[in-house]
Amino acid sequence: MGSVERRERQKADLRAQLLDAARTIVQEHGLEGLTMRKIAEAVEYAPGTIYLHFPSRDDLVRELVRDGFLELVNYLKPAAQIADPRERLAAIGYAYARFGVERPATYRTIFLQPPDISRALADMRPGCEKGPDGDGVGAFGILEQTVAELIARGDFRQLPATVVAETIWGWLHGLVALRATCDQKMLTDFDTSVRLAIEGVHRAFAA
Amino acid sequence: MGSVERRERQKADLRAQLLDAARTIVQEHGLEGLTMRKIAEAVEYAPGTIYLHFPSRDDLVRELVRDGFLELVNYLKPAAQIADPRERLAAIGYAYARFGVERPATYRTIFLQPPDISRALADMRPGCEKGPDGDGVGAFGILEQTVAELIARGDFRQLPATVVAETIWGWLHGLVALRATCDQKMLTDFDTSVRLAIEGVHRAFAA
DNA sequence: CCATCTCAGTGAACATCGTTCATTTAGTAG
DNA sequence: CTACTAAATGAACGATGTTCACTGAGATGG
Repeated sequence: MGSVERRERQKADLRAQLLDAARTIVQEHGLEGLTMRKIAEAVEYAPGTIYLHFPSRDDLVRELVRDGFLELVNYLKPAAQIADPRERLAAIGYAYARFGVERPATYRTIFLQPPDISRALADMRPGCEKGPDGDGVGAFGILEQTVAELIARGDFRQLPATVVAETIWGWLHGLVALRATCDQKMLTDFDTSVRLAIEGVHRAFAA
Repeated sequence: MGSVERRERQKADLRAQLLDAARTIVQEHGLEGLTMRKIAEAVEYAPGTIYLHFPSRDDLVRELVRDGFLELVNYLKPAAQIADPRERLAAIGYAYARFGVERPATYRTIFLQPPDISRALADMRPGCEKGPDGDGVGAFGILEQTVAELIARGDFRQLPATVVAETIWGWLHGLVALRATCDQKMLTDFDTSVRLAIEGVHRAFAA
């Protein structure tokens, strides 16, 4: 009978619905406003039902984090296809910043969580995924590879690509994180900060 | 009678005890592990008593944030007294990084909170305090003034000091924040990142 | 067609959280 | 000694995440 498959499909459907509802709530009320009961209410099920699909709230959040990273990669993809690594690096920077501004709740969910959640995240190293050719296809991989090309080409100083990439990431992360948490505390126009940072990266690491 | 004064003193004492207990709990279990009942238990009072001294948990946390900033300033103070602004800037950077590493829970409490808490913070603009001469005495003020001197001296390009200072802050913040949240995810030695960032700042903004 | 079995779904219950408030307690003033 | 004041209590309320004995609808086997 195909009935068992249908039931599996229905189960997967509900799981997807739960994640969708959760995403919406996070967008609107932030991760700390995400409640099992709110999710249940959104899909019109009892709260206990969620636990048939996720062992705990933390696991559900981890799922959100995982596809938050995919969303980030989608922001970076157009930039990643630029041929010239110099232009590409700048485009990646702007795209990353745009992601932070347009999806602050997602940004917080991914990158600004208490250590307990991030610790579990560290194990799966999201963002570092490599494609079949060893090319970076995760968010960090894209950046790292671009930096590696710039070093190989002689544009950047001879430093480990990973180190440089992580430093650049840190710089951008700082600007975006400050926006995501203390937006109105900031005195400088965001675009100006980002432009300065991207120019600064070239000046700082130029050979 | 001095009895009323004694009672006020006792009241202030308990308030201080409550904050002390809270600080300890935050250091050990993070801000999300801070519970009114835990604080009460630590000072051996009933939970309700705390509300005679603080209107809400959020207000108590805001108090913690306030003196978290003072702690940061204490880290920066030695660096702030260096005469040469170039050396001073580097020293400030290292001190800031050291603060983040040695007091990760405090760093999180101050800088990595959900927008609701940070929003209230924005109004009091901690870190931007000016002394009687208009000199920066808050954490950000110290940085901003140093940058202003470097610009005035011709070491740095002619850009608004506030903008440059905020950008530098952002860069360091990114590195420290990544450590504070995803320590074991990082591939690069922290000292290396910080050194690269501080060198990078000079290269990036040099005239 | 009925009995049985399976399993998604339920919702009451538990512990914990921040917070409130009627009540008790202790210490001062008259 | 009495009356008053203010600190302190602890039970209670409505949330939260999570569990679990139960229900009920649909598939299976005779």
